[in-house]
Amino acid sequence: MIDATAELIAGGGADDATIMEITATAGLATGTFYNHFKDRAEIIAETAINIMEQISASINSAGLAEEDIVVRLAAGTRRFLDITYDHPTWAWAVLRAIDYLPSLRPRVYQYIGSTVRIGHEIGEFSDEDDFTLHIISSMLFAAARSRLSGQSGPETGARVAEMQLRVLGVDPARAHEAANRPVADVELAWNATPAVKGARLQEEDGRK
Amino acid sequence: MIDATAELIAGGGADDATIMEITATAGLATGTFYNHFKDRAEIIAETAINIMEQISASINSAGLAEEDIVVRLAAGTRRFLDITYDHPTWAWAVLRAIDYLPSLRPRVYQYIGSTVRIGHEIGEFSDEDDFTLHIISSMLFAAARSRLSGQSGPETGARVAEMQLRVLGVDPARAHEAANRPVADVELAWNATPAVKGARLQEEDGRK
Amino acid sequence: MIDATAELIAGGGADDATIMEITATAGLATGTFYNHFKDRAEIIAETAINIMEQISASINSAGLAEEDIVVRLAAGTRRFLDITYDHPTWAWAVLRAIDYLPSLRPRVYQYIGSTVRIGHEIGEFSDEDDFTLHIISSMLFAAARSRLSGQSGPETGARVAEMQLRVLGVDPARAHEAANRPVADVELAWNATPAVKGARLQEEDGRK
Amino acid sequence: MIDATAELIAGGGADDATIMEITATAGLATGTFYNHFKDRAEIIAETAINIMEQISASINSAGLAEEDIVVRLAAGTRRFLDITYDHPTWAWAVLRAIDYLPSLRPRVYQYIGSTVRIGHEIGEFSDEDDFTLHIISSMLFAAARSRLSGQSGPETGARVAEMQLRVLGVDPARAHEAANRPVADVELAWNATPAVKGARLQEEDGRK
DNA sequence: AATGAATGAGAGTTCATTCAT
DNA sequence: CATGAATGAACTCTCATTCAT
Repeated sequence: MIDATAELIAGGGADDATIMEITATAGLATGTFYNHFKDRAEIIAETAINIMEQISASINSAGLAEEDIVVRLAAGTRRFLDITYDHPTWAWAVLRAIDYLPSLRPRVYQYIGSTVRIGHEIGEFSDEDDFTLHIISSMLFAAARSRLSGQSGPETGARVAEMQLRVLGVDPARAHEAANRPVADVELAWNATPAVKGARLQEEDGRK
Repeated sequence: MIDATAELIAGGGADDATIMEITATAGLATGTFYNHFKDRAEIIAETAINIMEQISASINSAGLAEEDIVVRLAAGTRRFLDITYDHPTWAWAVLRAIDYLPSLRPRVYQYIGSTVRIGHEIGEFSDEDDFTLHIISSMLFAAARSRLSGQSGPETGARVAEMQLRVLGVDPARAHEAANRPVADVELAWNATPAVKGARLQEEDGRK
Repeated sequence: MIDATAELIAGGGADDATIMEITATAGLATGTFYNHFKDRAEIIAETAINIMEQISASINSAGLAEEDIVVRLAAGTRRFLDITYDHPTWAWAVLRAIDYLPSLRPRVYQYIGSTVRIGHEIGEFSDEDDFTLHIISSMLFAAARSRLSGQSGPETGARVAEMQLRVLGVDPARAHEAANRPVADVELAWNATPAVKGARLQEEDGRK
Repeated sequence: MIDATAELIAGGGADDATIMEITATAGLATGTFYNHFKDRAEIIAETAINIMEQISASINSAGLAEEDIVVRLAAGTRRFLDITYDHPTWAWAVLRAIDYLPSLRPRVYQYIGSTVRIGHEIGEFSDEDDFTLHIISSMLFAAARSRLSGQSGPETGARVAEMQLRVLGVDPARAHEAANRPVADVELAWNATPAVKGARLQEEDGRK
């Protein structure tokens, strides 16, 4: 059902991910939904978070640990955009789930946060507060949206990575170099089984 | 009805801006809606665009013409955030309308574009392409969201302005100085009468 | 407005002949309708009757007076079908108006009655009661419907005329000959001005 | 719900067979309708066809097989009119459903077709093409309407049967004799369970 | 766990009709 | 006579949710 939900959200926004549609797409009866999820918000949140989890794991599994933190951030950003482009369904599902459930934003943005935090500790990045993280993440998702909708091309990853580094106070020349260094491809190993269960949501969303 | 719509969207997202609610809030009968708008998407789009039009007009009316373009961009950003904070209803209405109608994004982002374009012509900004504009605008709206939801404080305007300038290739020191220069307050003169009529929407939104 | 109504009914049935559609098609404001008609049933009835009036007048104006009554009936039927085919809009309008307003049936069927009555007085037709008239007329309209929807061809007029004559007890051979005698074309002179005003309807229709 | 629909259509035309009325009459909630039918047109079509199916079965079950085909047609027509008169609700439902959904006409008319076709094969009837069938059926339904609305009496069946035979080229004397021969009563065994499911409709009806 | 008919609130939409201008 | 915004009842349709099987 998570897969069905992702497909539906990707196709036409979270409004289309009706409980009836989800179950129908998953080949189940309507009532079965309630044996697994509390309501629509829950499955939508879970879907988005699962996807992000897998993307994040894929990126991190690609052995970036040893690298310079500046290069690491850029590589993460670029891989994120590559994966996003290779799996538009999941990427759109996340983007649209965020639009639908505002409270998902911090949950989804956090995956990008750790690298920045490390970079700041090392002294490479000028900031690491929540606001900076929020802006950096917004840039990443804005870039993904642009790429997915065909408004920007394969250079998107390098460009936004460079911009992020500039925002983080990295010297422009170094930012440019780091953002354009070749990056190895990453494969996204999709794991159909939900990794996260019972995603908690803020009350204020007010959706049904 | 535009005002009613703005209030409702601000309150709980575009999903709450039901035609029945809109007309009830405006003190009209349900059917009256259709004497003025085709459907919900139309009034939501019109509402968002009207608000942006007024904010934009207010910012530009504040005599920024004579200034250095770098200062001008920073001042525009900061004034946008000030207005946004002073009129949370309208600001939220725009933010949530965008979440609801993806096709609104380019329409709403364009208001920020002109300054960047001028700056690039003068040679102060490194880029002015659509992608850069998209990122710069995303940062602005992400900052507004952060400020409105109380996650960041009065310094938000200056901080995001500085970040934008860095992204645009302005020297960090100059960026810092320009972003922190005092800015005169602007008053938003709200004009109840819609300035834009029959806002056109992309087909693909697929909302009702 | 009568013309507009005819068009709309012909296009999609009387349900589509909304007061708003009628006035819009006629280039008038909605409210203007009520300066001319009491309600929808009235204009629909008037439309159908006007059309029948004109068709009937055209047929009769074609100098059938002198002929043999058997030939006259056949010629009337064939001319009716010719006119019907040449002016599908008006023909469909009548057919669909009947479907919509059952009480219109006797009003519309009466136009065919006079010839049969005369024929019976002369002694050529076996019956002339209301039931026979009803059946004869039904056959005519069924044939018109068949011809208009393309289910039967140019021979329709002669065939149904022959059938009608048989029903009326005319000798089969004579019926065949009379029904297949050449008929002069008739031109339908359309008269935009309504010939009938304030068509009265049975109460039982129960439409709005 | 089929029964409720028949009642409502019979009472005031298909326009009165509102989904709300149908479900209310059937003692169900409005939404339940959509668990069984796609829309109004579907249930109306299904209702009409079910009724015709049962009438047709009743007529044919009455052991007409052995008879002379001329007598058989006449008996079928007369039994149809008898049943029609004994069950005005179902008869009106069919008549009015046809008025509402034009595309139903061929579906409903076909039930009368088989006898005519057989008669033609044997050489008793002059024609058996679609047009003839259409006219013969129209006569039957026109007679039913006349009888149901009280404009003609118990002789209706015999009279229209005789007319049909004349149209089919049967010798007038023989037609008269066959049409007036005594006919055994038939009982209509109503079968509440729909015999037909998912009645397909032409697109062009344009009703909702 | 799975099912799927039943529910009923609520949304969108249409339209006849009124009425002040 | 013409206008057209306003009205509000009526209707179609969707969906989250329940529940007996």
